[in-house]
Amino acid sequence: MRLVIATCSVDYAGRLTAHLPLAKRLLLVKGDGSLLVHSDGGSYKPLNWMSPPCTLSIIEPDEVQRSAGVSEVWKVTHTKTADMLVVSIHDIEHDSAHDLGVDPGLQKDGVEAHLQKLLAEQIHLLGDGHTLVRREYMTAIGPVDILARDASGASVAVELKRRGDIDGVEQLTRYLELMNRDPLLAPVTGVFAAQEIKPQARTLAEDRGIRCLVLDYDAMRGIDDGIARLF
Amino acid sequence: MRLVIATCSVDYAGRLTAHLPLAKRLLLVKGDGSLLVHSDGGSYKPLNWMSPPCTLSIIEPDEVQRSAGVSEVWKVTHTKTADMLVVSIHDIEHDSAHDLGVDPGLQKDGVEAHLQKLLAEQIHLLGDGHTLVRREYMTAIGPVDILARDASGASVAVELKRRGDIDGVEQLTRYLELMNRDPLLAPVTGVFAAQEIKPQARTLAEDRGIRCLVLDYDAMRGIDDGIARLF
DNA sequence: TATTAAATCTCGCGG
DNA sequence: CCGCGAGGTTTAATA
Repeated sequence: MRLVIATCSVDYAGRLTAHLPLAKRLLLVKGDGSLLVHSDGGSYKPLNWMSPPCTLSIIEPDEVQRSAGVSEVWKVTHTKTADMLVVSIHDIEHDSAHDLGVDPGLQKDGVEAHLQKLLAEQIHLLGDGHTLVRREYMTAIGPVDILARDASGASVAVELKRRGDIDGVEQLTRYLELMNRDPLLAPVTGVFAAQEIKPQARTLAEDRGIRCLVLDYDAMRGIDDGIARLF
Repeated sequence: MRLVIATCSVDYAGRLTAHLPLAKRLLLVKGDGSLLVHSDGGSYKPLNWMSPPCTLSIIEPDEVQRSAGVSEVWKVTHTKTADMLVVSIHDIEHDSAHDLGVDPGLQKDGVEAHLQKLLAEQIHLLGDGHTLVRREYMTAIGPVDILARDASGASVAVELKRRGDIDGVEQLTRYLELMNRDPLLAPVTGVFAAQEIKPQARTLAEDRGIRCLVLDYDAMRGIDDGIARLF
């Protein structure tokens, strides 16, 4: 990994064209030749970048560029798509290289998967007398998150989201339409369950006879893990 | 901006919990206190991070941590959400600080916006005799990308995508449903236009009487700008 | 290998 | 300020 702090301008051409005016920035060159251009603000997304696989070549500036103050030109081209990033470097303030080795990688504890597991265990949250049929119930157009039966034995299809949006309602609608054509399952009712349900999604869902259920993640998992575990 | 190359392990707890085992990594501290943890590979996304607004505090390790080789503990807490990132630092290989100033920011030439402008100018691509009514035609549930009229004067609603997927068809369907309730507009037909249309999206669209139109971006904009402009 | 859905999404625009 | 849509989305899972 190479770290360069330099005054530079940047041009990108590929799926869009973009330009960064002259300013001091961090240029981060990774071991695979990929490049990130970061400013001292914003979030984790670089101002501009080139993803691997790509190759970086350093070019001597031509006469016009040199007279404009350019000391080096970095050209990074994507191996497959011909996307290109050109960094015109004026002054270099810092330049260092470091050998990091291979990273063991991130271990993460998911969100929706965890919610699904918890709701399957606490299936009573759907209402009294509900029983679990199975998680990831397979249909021709994809898996329904949870299939259950209500107190009367009727099928209930549950679509789970962290944030309930319109497309989640559309997804559940397609499942319900399909499942209700199956005489062994019909009639199937729908439950749209999420930590947070957008008003428009709720309106659309209820308009289609789909019940909305807001889940309290913290209450479902208890307070014995998560942030608490760090202390 | 502060750049630190250090052997460290990282723990995050917030919207999920995650852990990074001990390894050498780049710690990038931005001026607003936000932190990025990068390895020497992957794409532009850090292994772990904390977005602003947040505060970083450096803590002395306790006895257990010290005996495990921890020399410093960085605790970064999000100001609003209580998300937390804890970096346990063992060895520091590099540490430097740089004043970058405020970045002038990225100037970009969009994709869908550009496509929309081009299609509005080349409205004949919809078919002979078509005329433009307007771009971003406002409805109660959002703007229709392009509203036009066909040779017979009937309304045509166009939904534009770079990649045509099922959700784009759903979006257009909602618009059509609404617009066809308006006697001043009805009957409104739909055109789903994209650089690339997924087979499932095409099937769904045609099943609903929506016409599909594949756009050749390069042909529409000509070959006189874009990458060519860089040389 | 292609497709699909999630993301600690991020980012920008409009109401 | 919030909601909505797009992204050079990226990324992971899965058929």
